[in-house]
Amino acid sequence: MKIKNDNNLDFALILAKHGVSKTKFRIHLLNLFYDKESLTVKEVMNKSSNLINKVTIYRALESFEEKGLIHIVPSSNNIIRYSLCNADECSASLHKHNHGHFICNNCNQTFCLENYKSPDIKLIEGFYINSLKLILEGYCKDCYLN
Amino acid sequence: MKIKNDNNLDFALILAKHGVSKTKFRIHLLNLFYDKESLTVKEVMNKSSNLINKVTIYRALESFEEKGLIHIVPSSNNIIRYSLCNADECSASLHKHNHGHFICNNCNQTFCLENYKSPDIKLIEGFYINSLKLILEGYCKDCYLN
DNA sequence: AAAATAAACGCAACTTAATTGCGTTATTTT
DNA sequence: AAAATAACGCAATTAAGTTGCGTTTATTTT
Repeated sequence: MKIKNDNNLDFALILAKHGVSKTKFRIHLLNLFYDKESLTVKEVMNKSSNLINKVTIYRALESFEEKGLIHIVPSSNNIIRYSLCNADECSASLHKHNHGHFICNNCNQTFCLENYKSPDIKLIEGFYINSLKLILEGYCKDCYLN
Repeated sequence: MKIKNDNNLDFALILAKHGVSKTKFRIHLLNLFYDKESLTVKEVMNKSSNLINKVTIYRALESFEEKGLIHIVPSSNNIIRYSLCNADECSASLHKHNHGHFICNNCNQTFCLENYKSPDIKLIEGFYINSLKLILEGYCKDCYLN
């Protein structure tokens, strides 16, 4: 479960720690990620002032990712979805997400399964490994019940 | 490893069983899936006559998916990638993929990693699990060296 | 604190994957 | 073999994501 925090000062601090400029929008954006498991550009758009440009959203997400704040999570509907990084797992230089991801085939939300790790495969002869993913698909509680 | 079958009659039969019209292109398309772990529209295009329209490819894939022949597999580059379903008609060697899959980000070939199994997760509270995949991405030997 | 530097922003135009409508052709059903 | 149904090709469109550039805002330096 995510930690909810209404105090903007804390978010500004997190941004500063990661070397991300603390603009009004980027504080707001980080706030959104603390409220929701994963977000797409469209979902961010719907939760932001309609004065904010979509390019700004794309660039902010790109910056957050480069600075190790968020990471791309697998999705099945070919729309890029981001999720908060685990503070001790990730750094600007290296994203390390060895936890599983659950994709709901109905609402398309992606959930990080922190307790389910993918096997720790370091090296396979003949392959240069960039990423390793444990992906589960099905229905989340809300979609399964309804 | 996929079983290669040059006899069109068998593919026509599989199509018929799934209620898919057996046109020349659709037989060819099914053929492609028996040769390759996963395919994108672009890859299908490159392996088909250039007389075939891209809309035909999109619609054939859509139809195959609706009829339970293929399914969308997660990809990292937000381009839809399909893979054969675990159908009853097919041999045991072809399916039951509890082993990992390696996707080369350069040549897009996929490799079965028979020796690397995905963890045996049966149940997670709050989720109804349909499928579980262990996906590795990076570069295969040929693409890494060149 | 002001000036200099760097990063973020908005706009418009662009690229590319994927979709839709419609008339035509091929396949399936009877 | 005719009627019904599904696939096909073409052209136009939608939508996600990207790029260039001039302007504004934030950060760093003096």
